[in-house]
Amino acid sequence: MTTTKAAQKRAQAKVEYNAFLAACPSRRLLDRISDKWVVLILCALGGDNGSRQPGAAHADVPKAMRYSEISRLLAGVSQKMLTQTLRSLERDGLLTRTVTPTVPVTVSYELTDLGLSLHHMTRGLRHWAQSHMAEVLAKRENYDARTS
Amino acid sequence: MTTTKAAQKRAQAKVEYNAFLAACPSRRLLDRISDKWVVLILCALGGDNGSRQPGAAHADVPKAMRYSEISRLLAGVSQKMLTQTLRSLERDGLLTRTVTPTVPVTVSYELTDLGLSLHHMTRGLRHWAQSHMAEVLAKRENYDARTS
DNA sequence: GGAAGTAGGCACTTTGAGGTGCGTAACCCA
DNA sequence: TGGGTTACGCACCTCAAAGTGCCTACTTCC
Repeated sequence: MTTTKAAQKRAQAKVEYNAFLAACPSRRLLDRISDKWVVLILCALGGDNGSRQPGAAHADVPKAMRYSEISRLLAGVSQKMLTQTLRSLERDGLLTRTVTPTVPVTVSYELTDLGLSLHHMTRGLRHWAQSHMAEVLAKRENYDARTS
Repeated sequence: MTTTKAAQKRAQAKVEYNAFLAACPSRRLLDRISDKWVVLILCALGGDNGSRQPGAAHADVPKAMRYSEISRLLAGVSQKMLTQTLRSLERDGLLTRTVTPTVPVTVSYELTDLGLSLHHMTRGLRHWAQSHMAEVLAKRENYDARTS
């Protein structure tokens, strides 16, 4: 036996690295926004809705929305996931939830400054996607065709 | 029955929206980089390695790396996931894989221009994380404390 | 009087991302 | 002679994220 088995050393490096990852802010942000609906909700509340008029410059005015409004805009989301995602975003201080006790209670959600800043950051991401994603997909098909 | 049941309309809107999502470039990009290891590999090959010397300005020189180098740098990754992730990145034209038939074959990976551009984009993401993630985590704990 | 809306809660189930472990085939070194 | 390295392939397993379906009270509209 040498001083330490090489396999043991690797195992130790592994747990250390994993601990590092768990605390890394970038990693936590990625875990946050990689959620299927988070970015979509951010876009909805931030004003980047799905209207894809090419000529229209995005006014991009953030607005408060009600639960059912978001639900209709993001037609694919289940009620459960919408509630869950909104709660987690509120928990992280990215949006505010205000209940107004009308006859049937209405709840409206609005981005905080923090949420707005995150929304602005995701714009760079969307820009990259719109300008480069087509190339990526083309290369992917090319690759699949070559490897027959 | 009215002309169309409202429930049916909602169901249709749902499948349409889901189809839209499947084709949306931003969504596909997010699916791509939300992979646990993609961004880490990008950082490794892009030169943003884990060395966290605060004073040292990141030289950020992209370099080719061998399979085992990456494996050691990202100590937590399993061999399977590393291979799988590298292959998918090659497939998308984000990096190149070159085999040199030495005695035991050595394989080296290098970012393409496309991959490099994606890596640069992720930098904005990391910047946001480093400047705002602490605030998010603080609000989260605050929220958890309030709801006792 | 039945359908629709409002804002969810609760329980069950499925899916797949990711991990684990084993094997290769050739070489090197103590 | 036995462990280490190189770059994976393959099969199995697990667990949590996400989806589905059903429920609430109360109200308003046609």
